[in-house]
Amino acid sequence: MPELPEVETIKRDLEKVILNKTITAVSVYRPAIIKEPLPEEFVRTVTNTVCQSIVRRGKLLVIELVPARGRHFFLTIHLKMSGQLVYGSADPKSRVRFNLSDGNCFSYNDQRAFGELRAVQDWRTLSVAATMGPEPLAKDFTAEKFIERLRQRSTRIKPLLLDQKFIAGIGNIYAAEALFLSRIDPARKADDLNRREAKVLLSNIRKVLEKAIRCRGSSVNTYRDGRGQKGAFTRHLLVYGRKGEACYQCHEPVQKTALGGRGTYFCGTCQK
DNA sequence: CGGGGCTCCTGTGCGC
DNA sequence: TGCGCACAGGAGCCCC
Repeated sequence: MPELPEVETIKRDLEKVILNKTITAVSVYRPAIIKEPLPEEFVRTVTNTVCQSIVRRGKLLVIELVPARGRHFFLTIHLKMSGQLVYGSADPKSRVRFNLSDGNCFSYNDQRAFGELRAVQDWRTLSVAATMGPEPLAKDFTAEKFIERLRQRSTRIKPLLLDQKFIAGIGNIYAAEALFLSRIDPARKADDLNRREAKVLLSNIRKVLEKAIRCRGSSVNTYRDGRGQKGAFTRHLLVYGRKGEACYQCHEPVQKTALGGRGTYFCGTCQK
C-alpha cells in the first residue's frame, strides 16, 4: 500500500498532533505485529514516553520516544501492504493502540497484518534501514549517481525500482507512473537505459512523488492518511489500475503484465 | 547477480 | 446466489 508519498503524508499529519505528547498506555491486539522486543516488553518500554520527533526513511516511519528517565529510543513502523496510522478516537479495528496524554490516541490498523512495529535503541542499524538505497528526493542524490547505479544492474528496470536497496520509497504504483511518464518499457534492462533516459526517469520519479505528496497520497484500496482520510492522487493516476482503458497519450488500451510477480501496468505503444 | 515461486494475512471481486 | 480462485500500495527467503 503505502509508498513514500503516503508515509510522508502520515508523518506530516502525526507531527502536528502527537509531538510532545506522552504515550500513556499501549494496547496490543495482534502480538505478531510487534517484532521486537517481545510484546510485553514493547508495551512496558513504550508506555510513559514522550513523542519527541518523527522521521521518514523510504517507507519506514520512525518516532523518537523519550522516557521520563533514561535514554531516548525509537518506535519504528513499517506499514507494508495495508497498514494505517490514524490519530483520533479509538478504532475497534486497531491492531495496536497508543493512548495519549491529550485523551486521544493513535491507532495502528492493518487489515492484512503484514506490518512491523519495533522499539529499538538505534533504528539506523536495523537491516531494513542499513541496507536502504538513496532517498529519491534528496538533493545529493544526483542524476550522475542514479546513472551509475543503473549501469551496474542488468535486471529489468521496473522490479529494480521496487528494490528498496536500489532506491528507497518507490512501490508498485509510482514505479508504473514514473515509467509511463518517461515512456520507458518496464521490462527494459537497467543497464540498457542511456544517459538521457536515466535522467528523464529520475526527474519523473521526483515529479510523481512530489505531486503525490501534494495530493496527500493515493488510495487505491486501504490507504488512509494520519487523519483517516483517503489520498487524492488516485484520480491523477495515468496507468496504474487502468488495464484495458485508453492510454491518455495515444488512446490504445493500457496493458497489464506480471514482472517479478507484481502486476505491471503500461502502454505498449508509448513505452519503448 | 537474476528470476521465479512461495510465504506472511485478510478481504474483495470476478468467472462459472 | 454460492464457491473457488486470483489478486491486492511489501518484502524476505529459498532454489535454480
